[in-house]
Amino acid sequence: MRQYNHKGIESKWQKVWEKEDANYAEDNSDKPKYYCLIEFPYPSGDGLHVGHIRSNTAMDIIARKRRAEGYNVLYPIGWDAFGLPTENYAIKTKTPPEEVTKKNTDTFRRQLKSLGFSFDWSREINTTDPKYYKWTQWIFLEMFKKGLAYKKKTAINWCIDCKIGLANEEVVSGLCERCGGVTEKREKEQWMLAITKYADRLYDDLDTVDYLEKIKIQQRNWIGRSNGAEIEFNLQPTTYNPQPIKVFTTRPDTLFGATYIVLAPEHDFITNNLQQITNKDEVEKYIRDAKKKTEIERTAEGKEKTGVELKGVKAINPANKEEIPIFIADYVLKDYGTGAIMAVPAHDVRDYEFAKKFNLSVVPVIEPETGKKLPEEQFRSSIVAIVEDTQTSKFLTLNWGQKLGGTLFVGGGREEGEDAEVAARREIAEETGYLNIELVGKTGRTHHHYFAFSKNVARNTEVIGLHFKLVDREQKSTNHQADEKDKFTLEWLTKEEVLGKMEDENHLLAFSLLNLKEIYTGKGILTNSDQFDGMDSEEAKEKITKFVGGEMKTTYKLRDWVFSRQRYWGEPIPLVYCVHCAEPATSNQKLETNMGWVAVPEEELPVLLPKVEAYTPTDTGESPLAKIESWVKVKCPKCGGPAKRETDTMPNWAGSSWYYLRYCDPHNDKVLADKAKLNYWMTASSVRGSELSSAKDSTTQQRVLTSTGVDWYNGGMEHTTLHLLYSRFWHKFLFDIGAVGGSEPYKKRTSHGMVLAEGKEKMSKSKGNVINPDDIVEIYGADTLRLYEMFMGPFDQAVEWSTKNIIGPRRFLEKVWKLSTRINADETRINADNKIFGQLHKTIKKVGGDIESMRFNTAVSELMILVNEMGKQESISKTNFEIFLKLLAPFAPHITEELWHELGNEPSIHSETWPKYDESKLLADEYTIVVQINGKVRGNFKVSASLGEEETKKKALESETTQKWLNGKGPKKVVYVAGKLVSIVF
RNA sequence: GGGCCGGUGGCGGAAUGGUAUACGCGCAACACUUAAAAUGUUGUCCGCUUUAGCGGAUGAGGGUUCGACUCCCUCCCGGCCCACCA
Repeated sequence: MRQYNHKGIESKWQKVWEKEDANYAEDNSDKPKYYCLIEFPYPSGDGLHVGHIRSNTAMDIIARKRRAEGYNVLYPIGWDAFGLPTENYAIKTKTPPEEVTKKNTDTFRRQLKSLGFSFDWSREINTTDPKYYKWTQWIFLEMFKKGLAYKKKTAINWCIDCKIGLANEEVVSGLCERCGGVTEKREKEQWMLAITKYADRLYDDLDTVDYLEKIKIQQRNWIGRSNGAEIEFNLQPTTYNPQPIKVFTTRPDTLFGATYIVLAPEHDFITNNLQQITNKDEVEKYIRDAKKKTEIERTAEGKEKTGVELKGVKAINPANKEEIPIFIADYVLKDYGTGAIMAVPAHDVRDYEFAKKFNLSVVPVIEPETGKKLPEEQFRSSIVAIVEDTQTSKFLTLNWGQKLGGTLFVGGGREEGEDAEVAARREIAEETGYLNIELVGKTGRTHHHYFAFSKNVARNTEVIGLHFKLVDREQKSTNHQADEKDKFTLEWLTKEEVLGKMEDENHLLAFSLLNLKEIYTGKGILTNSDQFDGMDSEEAKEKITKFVGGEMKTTYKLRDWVFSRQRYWGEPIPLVYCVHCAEPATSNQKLETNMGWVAVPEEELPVLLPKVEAYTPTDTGESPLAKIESWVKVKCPKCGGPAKRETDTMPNWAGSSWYYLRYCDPHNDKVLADKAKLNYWMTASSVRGSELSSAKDSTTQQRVLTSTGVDWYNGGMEHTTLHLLYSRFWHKFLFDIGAVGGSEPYKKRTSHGMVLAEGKEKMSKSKGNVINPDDIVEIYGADTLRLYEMFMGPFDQAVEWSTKNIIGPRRFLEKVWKLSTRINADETRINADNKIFGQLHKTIKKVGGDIESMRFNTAVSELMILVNEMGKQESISKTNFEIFLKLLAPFAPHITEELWHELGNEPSIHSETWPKYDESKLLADEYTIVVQINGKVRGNFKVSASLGEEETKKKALESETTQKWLNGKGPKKVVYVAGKLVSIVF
């Protein structure tokens, strides 16, 4: 018999498909479009990672299924090729980065082609191609013209050893990623993009897209919108420079408890009032030290608070007019809020730590609503008593159980081998405020003592502890009698009292001190707040803000995007600095930003990256471009005078922020992409009727109808906050200037899990655990590798590579191969008594559904089940086998194409339509009904599908097993679930 | 400290609240073979009994339910991301 020769088959069909342009996406076709996108790879020197194959195969399966469903599918590929590893390699080996990139992309292209992905290779793009980055530069200039790009002094990470500026992502826990040396912060002028101007839209428009919920949550957290108030604190009237200090707080309700103010070390107030500060030297030293502090030192210090009081100046709390001290401390960040906080040590953990260290007063102004008595509801749901068993030293956990007649019972704690039943009763003795707990133990051993509580209770009560105190209990021998009653009293104690008790009564602790906090950070009722006493904290927020003349305000964690890199291998920033143009003609021009910076005219784009001899950054931290005088010196495009080019380049996020648009029209040299083509691929609806009718509500329907963008974009979670957010920002900008038709780039976003090396570590060259896909393709074939990567585990979770397990999918394909030799052409005979119809249609349904929900692992196992079933038949009909091949085709495109042709079919299996299942075929003639008696499975029997409820119940009750278990007793209750089970309770 | 996701056989993992352990790997026995590999068949959660059955098990303990891997509460453990964000 002929062998399954994967090598021959795979290379043969890859050539055919390439020759026929099988995956060519047609612009402006009459067919509905579907745009599938994967994150284009960074062509690293290590070659293709098996992780790339996992996500590319997944999207390839979806793309192929869509084609089979009648869509004109765009599934493009390109290279995100600017970036550090290539540059570092160039520095080390003195090879031009273009050459390195060329070599690496060639490898990647060959590897991707060997896996049979259905990319439209005619649309291949490369971010380092001047024809591409011309438009990256163009978009930047548009932003510059609209005032979204501006220059600002910012702290950058500086590697002391390499004498080089590093991006945040190049700093790993305070150390330089390249050399492992210590880094520090340095101030440098940088180009910034004002992404914060889009913060609200980026936040709110998440409601209009179909992203996985965890992706939305992560983006929202990253944007970090929080509502609070800006409140001004006046200074002592005697202050020389009495400009008030503005603070931002989310808790204006705690204003009466603000006992001091803390400023970031960089705050302007300090320089403005330096002459009045009496401990000037100390303060200046602290500021210097804070600046000098390297990341690693700060991390090592943990959360130990440091700071210095500004002596000689005091602020006034606007609520109670009290004089309060002003501190500087590096736990306050200059870039968040106003760079100044009001400290409320009674209700904020960090303020509390600081206050304790500097002996500052703590004034509580919020009381937990619950007061000292906990409402019953809270007890019911959340108190846990941990009772120490004196005999075994094991701890039993008792939960408050169901409520019976106004008292609470503790649900049954169990002890081994005993008919243990522990019940406790509690009642609140109103007059004492004590809780009485009664534990009734029927067990021989006792559970005595102690204590209490869950996190929930602790959070709401903070200041108090709970303590079970043994009362009225006669000390007996260790053998307790059944029904013995131990009476406990639960009283409210402070933390110190609890600790004291534990020590002198020598009780072992089962008590989690973590639950006892001295400060309360929750909501509650105001106290010590004059006319606001007794008010709810939520209500007080706005009232108090108004009272002191403050303003409710929204703040974001999101920062503007630092867009400059002092590097060679990136897009040159197309700006020129002209000293002449920087001089303001009139006095009010001084207010303009970016004075002196002139855009390179559009017709001169792209600004080409010049050839240099060395790619190493300069000692001053400038890009190596700064050394090329001939390139730097230019005429000012505006006044024609002598000017200088910007020598910083763009970060590698730039090219990837709009690449999906370029795929729509990759060779256009007039615009970034033709409007009509953009409209077709990005804006036209690809909504199917089924999608609409399955939309849950009208809002969702509306969303499906109006949403625009890439239909399905899959990528890694690690790109959620940077790439995904950046490209949404660029897209919204392009929408605003009319360059694109929709306001969101991606309709749907999903994510994949990483492929880890054996041992659940990341694959890395240094660990020597990298799997080279070429080897796997050589030994097992591309189809096997694709199938294995889909089968290995849930797609959205990280999975461990296992070379051992690849044999499973390989054996499966060999089974398929052998099966094809047993096809019977006599259709009539086969169809008459076809035993596999049920399984076949179940598989069509399951595989189709699983692909849509990216549950590829179970789709593959269902295909395996079908093959196992078919293997049991004497022969298989050609029609059924071909349906199976069509289901397998997206997963294993080569072997299915080969068998398809061997069966005498033309042209390609990949241009066939997707099989439909027949609902009626899914229904079996016979069901197995399970019989449960008192919740346990006791047997089963078969019934024909036509048997009704009453008959089935009757049959179940009459069965021998049931009769045996019932033993003459009558059933109390009989539950019937159609087609599944009968549950009998007696 | 905050957010997110997990915890099921020897291993990767299946299970709209309805026979837990599908599918695959591994392992064992048998068949084929001079032999091995490959392939095929059967078996494979644990314990007690070995036709058949009984009991136990999805990190731990409770709750809701006729019925819980699944829903609720508390606790424990692990992973990832962010992190002095007022």
